[in-house]
Amino acid sequence: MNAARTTMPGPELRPAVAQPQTPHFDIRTVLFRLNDTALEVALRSAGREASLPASRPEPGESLDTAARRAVQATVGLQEQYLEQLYTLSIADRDTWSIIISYLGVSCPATLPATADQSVWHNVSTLPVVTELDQMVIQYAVIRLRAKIGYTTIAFHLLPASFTLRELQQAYETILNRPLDKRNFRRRVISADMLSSTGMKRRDGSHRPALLYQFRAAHDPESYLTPPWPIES
Amino acid sequence: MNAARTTMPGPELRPAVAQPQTPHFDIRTVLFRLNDTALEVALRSAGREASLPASRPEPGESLDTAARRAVQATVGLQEQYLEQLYTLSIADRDTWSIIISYLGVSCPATLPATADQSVWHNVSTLPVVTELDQMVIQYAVIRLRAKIGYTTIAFHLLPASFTLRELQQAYETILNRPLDKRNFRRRVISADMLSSTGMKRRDGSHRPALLYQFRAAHDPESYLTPPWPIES
DNA sequence: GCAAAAGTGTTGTGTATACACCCATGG
DNA sequence: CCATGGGTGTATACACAACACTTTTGC
Repeated sequence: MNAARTTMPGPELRPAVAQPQTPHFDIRTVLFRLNDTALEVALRSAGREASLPASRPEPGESLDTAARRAVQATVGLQEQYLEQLYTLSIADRDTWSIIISYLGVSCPATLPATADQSVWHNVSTLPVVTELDQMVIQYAVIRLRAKIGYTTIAFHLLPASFTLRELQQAYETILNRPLDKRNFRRRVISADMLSSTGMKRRDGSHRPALLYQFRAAHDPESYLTPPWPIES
Repeated sequence: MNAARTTMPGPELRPAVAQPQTPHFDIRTVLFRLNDTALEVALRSAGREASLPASRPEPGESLDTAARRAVQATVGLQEQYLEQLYTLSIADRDTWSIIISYLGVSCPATLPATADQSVWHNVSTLPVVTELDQMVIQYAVIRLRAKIGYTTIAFHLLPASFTLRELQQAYETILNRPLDKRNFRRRVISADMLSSTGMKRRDGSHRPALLYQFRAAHDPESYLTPPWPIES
């Protein structure tokens, strides 16, 4: 803040280009969607390697906004949920990059159906990406799995109204594990985040399912559950 | 990655200095210590406003290393635990900064006793700092409180060996709430993170306390506890 | 022997899990 | 009437919270 730069190059020296004094930086977003029972990530395919949607913030632009731009440029939509993940600095012989990574979540129902579908890749069968992108994606999956347990991220993967089975399938897909139907329903209902729309959906030769919607009101977002009671 | 810069200034135009095209990068660390029953933060006092220990990453330097430098320059020690918090972009008329914030934790016993003690400030009676530093500190406190519940951060605030009472006091200070002695002891012992040193400390006219040490082996660090069983 | 902190168990209550059957509909 | 998925309740285990007395030492 008040520290004068004491390590300036001598008067006639110009900074060496091969040793950059200022890093390249960019924002990369891991954008997820659910497609049937697959968890998919959006990747731009350019050349032989695919890459995460990336953007460089404009001067003064907020990081969140820049992350949103990256998403829009790749899949042409407003994502439903966005969260900063981690910032890391990567250097080799002659490049120096600072990467700010984001996790995003979107719902296929809100996507323009005309958009290119080839950007979406099942997380378990990803194309070749850089080692860095690979790390970021893995971290995003871990974070998504953890956060689905104590936040409402899952709702942003689903359309405005949905059946309890659809919600459960979303959880099962992300956790990659089956969940007990009765316990799951008890949990989400007693969590008081759903309201019934009263409507039903009939889609086959069986009993129609009630449609629910997410009660946005008290979205706890980054709520953490410490092992002590919340109030004294 | 493969995007050519398309918005360059015209041939004879030099970039305006007042509208920076590239941000300053600045790392700020919220470093905590426990002093008796107070939770303290390290701040540099320069002029009328105090400020968080900050540093600018050197070319190619990792962000963690730069954060450590900031700590060392302020309190002259290696902190015990360091964790990235959040990255944010701040712009006004003619500056553009990207701030990468860190949370650090240290133990007074490992501090050089000769070092300036005036950098330490009780978190509940902080001097005037910038609004940004204020935000970062508040966020760090929230994160520290949450993480103490499911990680081993607390051990890094204590010397190598300590009594159960000291450990409990550390928790109570950070959570700002009394905890039940028997429940606390049961919890930390069954968590299997302590080993008894067999030694006792006598420090008054009362029964001496057993000294414990932290079993570093399985430090779960960023372990999150989802409400589902860990293995299928 | 007394002051001061160390140490120790039990009980109730709530929450998570495991588990099996009836219901409504379409064909 | 049958196939298909929608919907419901209970018994058990575990984890957390509340709570009070005995032990060891210094003076």
